[in-house]
Amino acid sequence: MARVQTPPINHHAGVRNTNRTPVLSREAQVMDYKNTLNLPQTGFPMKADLVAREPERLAKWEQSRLYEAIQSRRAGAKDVFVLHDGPPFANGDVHVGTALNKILKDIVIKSKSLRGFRAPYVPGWDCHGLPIEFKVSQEMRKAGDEAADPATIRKACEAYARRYVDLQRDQFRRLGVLGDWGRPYLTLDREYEAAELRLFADIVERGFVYRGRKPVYWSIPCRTALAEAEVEYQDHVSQSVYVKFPIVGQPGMFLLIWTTTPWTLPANLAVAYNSSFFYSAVLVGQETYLVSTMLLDQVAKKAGWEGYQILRSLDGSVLASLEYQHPFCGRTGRLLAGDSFVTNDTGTGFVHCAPGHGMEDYHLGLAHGLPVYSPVDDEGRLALTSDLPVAQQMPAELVGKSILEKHGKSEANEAVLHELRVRQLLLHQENYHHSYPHCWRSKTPVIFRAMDQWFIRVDHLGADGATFRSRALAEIDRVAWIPDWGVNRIKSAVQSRPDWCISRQRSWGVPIPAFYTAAGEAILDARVVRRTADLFEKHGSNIWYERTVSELWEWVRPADWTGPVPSTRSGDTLDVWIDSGSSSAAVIARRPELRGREQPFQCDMYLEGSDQHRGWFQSSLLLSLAGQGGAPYRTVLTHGFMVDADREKISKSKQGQGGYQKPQTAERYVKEYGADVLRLWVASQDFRNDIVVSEERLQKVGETYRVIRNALRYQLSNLYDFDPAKHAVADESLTGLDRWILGEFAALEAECVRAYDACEYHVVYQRVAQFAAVQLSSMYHDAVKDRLYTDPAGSVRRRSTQTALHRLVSGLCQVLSPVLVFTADEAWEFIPGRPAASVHLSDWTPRGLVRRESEVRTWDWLFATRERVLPELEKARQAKRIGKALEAKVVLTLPAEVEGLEAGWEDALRELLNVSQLGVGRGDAFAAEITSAEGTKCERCWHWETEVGTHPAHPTLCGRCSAAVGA
RNA sequence: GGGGGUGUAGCUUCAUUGGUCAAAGCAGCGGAUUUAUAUCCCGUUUAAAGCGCCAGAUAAGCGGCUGAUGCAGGUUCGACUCCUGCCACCCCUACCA
Repeated sequence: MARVQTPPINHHAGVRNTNRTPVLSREAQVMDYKNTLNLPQTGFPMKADLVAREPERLAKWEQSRLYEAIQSRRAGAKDVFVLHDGPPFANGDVHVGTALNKILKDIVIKSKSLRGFRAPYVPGWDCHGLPIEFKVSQEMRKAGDEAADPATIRKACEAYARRYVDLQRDQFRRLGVLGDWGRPYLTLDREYEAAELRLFADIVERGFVYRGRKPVYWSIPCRTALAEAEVEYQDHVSQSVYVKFPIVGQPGMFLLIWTTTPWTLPANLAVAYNSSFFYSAVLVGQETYLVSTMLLDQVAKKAGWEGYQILRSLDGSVLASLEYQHPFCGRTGRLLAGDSFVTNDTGTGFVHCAPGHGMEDYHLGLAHGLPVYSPVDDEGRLALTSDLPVAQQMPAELVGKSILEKHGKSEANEAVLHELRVRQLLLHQENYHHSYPHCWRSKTPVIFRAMDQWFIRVDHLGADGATFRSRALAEIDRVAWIPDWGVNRIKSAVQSRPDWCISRQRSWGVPIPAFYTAAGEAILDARVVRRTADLFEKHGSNIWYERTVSELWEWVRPADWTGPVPSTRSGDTLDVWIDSGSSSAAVIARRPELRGREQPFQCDMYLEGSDQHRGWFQSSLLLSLAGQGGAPYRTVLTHGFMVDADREKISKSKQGQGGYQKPQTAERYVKEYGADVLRLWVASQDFRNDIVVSEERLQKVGETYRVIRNALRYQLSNLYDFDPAKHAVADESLTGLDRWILGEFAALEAECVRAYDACEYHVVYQRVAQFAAVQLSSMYHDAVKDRLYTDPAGSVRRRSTQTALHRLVSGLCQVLSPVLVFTADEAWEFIPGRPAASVHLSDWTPRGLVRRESEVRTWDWLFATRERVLPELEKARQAKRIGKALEAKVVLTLPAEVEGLEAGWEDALRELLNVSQLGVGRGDAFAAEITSAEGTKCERCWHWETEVGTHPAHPTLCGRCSAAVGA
């Protein structure tokens, strides 16, 4: 066989420019024939120009109220999927990590919506808290306003928060995230605060809340207690000191203790030892020291003891009977067994205990009836308290010394060290490098300080006799954690957490509706809290600060109140983690479109970074379980953290030191690459692990974007004269090649459906990118050019391929639409006969295409054969025997394997090889011979044909083209 | 210090329950096309590499042997996969008093 049969020509097809004049010059005639080709045309630009064009589409969406349209289209949907937004903090520009989180949420929602779910999205913001108050206070101080009252500060904070809500809202929208941006939830809304207090009232009513005095993290510059989530660990250099504590009744004998916080020594009330260790009494010069035997060498080296003599060994029973004199305060202390925390690897084996300044110290003190003595005032200065007689407290020289470090020195530490030196009780002093908790806001080392605070009791006993902690652990098992190790993370967080300190000595937050009597007795009553909620809902929470105590009490006092009468109101606010943790009650339960089906406060999914296992995931769980009886989510999906090209965490400090050339904000990436490329980058990586952001990766993703965009453009450009209603070809009449690509696409769609359902977006990215590059660009699009361009416009073969292209481009736009929100919608608008105005309003129901087994076998063989022949063609090209493939004739020798192939495989193979002629012979082994094609090149289709020149009307055309042009 | 996670070409992502020769795409290199043209097509290198063959030598070629999924071992006929130890990075945690 020398030549593929041309398909039947449709003489009624719209062939343009058939009225040519025979006297035209040869060149003009070529041009003329070019006009008879069905060359691609489209308005879908090759150049994306995302940075400029995305905002236009955004404006269009907003004008047409696209989000609302999607929601109303899905209003009656049987399946509902609610993802509840974790509120970002309303401060600063949107960081690229925050953008990642929002984009992931948007992909989840769009993919659900595309598959027919009603998937609303109500974004939220966390508006209260220290960072804002800190900034606002700074600004006010700069403006000369030194002593603003709480109500004034709060108004300024609200304005500040709202300003950043607006700024961030614009930045989130720019990312292509659709949602109810006009009605977000803000934790500063009256309704929110009221709902939060009502939830709090339920928790109070159930007896979870108590007032206690214990050490909490305290930030000196911020003048407030901090939550665990508000401290961050940084390297720090502390003053490490070895101190001699004189033993009572044994002149010249000392205990050796070690501490890295000398300023806590005035608060020392005991010394802990480990009853399982051995201790030695060591004679050095004239003095005897008690020290852990295991640590003796270390201590001796540090202290520079030239020679020492071990006098005797001591054990716990001896130590328990000793008493020591406080080094510079007029009191004595005892030695207590603290086996759980006294270690044998650093220090002296004796631990200085200050129950007011350390958790373990506190517990030990509690067990032995020691006072929670914390001689530090709100300014972070050493101070006398009423816990001990003044005579037993620190010397006057120490009072008023500031603990806060400036340039690595702390007044209080210096003063304490001075007292020790004067008394010759300082054995050794050195710098100690370690990681130490710092205030997230002021970046200063936090101190542990005991004071009266409100707490939620985590081990509260329920009516069923189970502790709240154990109920929480059980509830965790009823939630799906993705990835599955998340369950361990939150369990260990809940298991090990201390009671929740919920009060903050700040103004910018929800006031704790507590009162105090003149005697200092606290009043916290569920009914009072509920009435306060009503009051706040009506008038806003500023009323708490604007009215007198008696006015407030008049409003909120229960009618049948018989308790004490308050004289002051609480000045504390609730921890911001109570704010955001209440969102299931304040948002999910209250917004009709989000309201859960089983329980009003339950939604389908929370999706945040893995750090939220200790943060929002936990606070939401505890509050919801305590107040509402269940977890607020069914599934918790977690993503990893953003790291830079060196796989190190993107940190603000690195930014400050010039570690990054550009700020790591979402805006900067959007301005350089466009939101769709940023979104494609988010989709490209397995977000459950660390996510690497770097210029290189963004650029790689940008290249993938271009491949995809161009595939769409090619498809659209060949549909300019296609109307699916009129021209679509039925599945069984499609050509084998078209059925092949639709079969491939069906497999792709099925895999993408699965991947979307499993939230494995990187699989979608990978598969779609490969499909566009391999099956489409390199195979299908290349092979069908000939039929699309040269067959008569209305021929069945061309319409068949257009039918396939139409289905491909429609399906691709839908597969891509959750990720490439702008581009998919832009391309969608060029699809003839599209079923919805926007791709985001369409239903993705993969149609698929099932192929016969023999058909599949035939095409597998065809592509395998293509793989075998292409290298031969390349060799011929290298040898300059042919140029392009159409100049070649291929003669194949094929073994018996061709038995059983479906009819017409020879034509199909010639088309796949894109050569002019194909000959086939039978033989024992496969062979491919490449020669120059016979005949002459047809001016129109570029095929080489022997019949060129035999058509009088078109001497330069082949038979197929003569017919197509219309003789 | 404790808990958790990750580690596969320069980059990204795959690889049934342990099973041939570790896959695909991108990037790189070389080439072609100009009827998708700031696109697309074809070929090809690279996963430490070493040894060997061919050759006067170089370039190139061959692929016979060993090796190769962070590193080092182990179990197994056979390991990316299971086990042990280590290293690096990330997250969480910790008052190292």
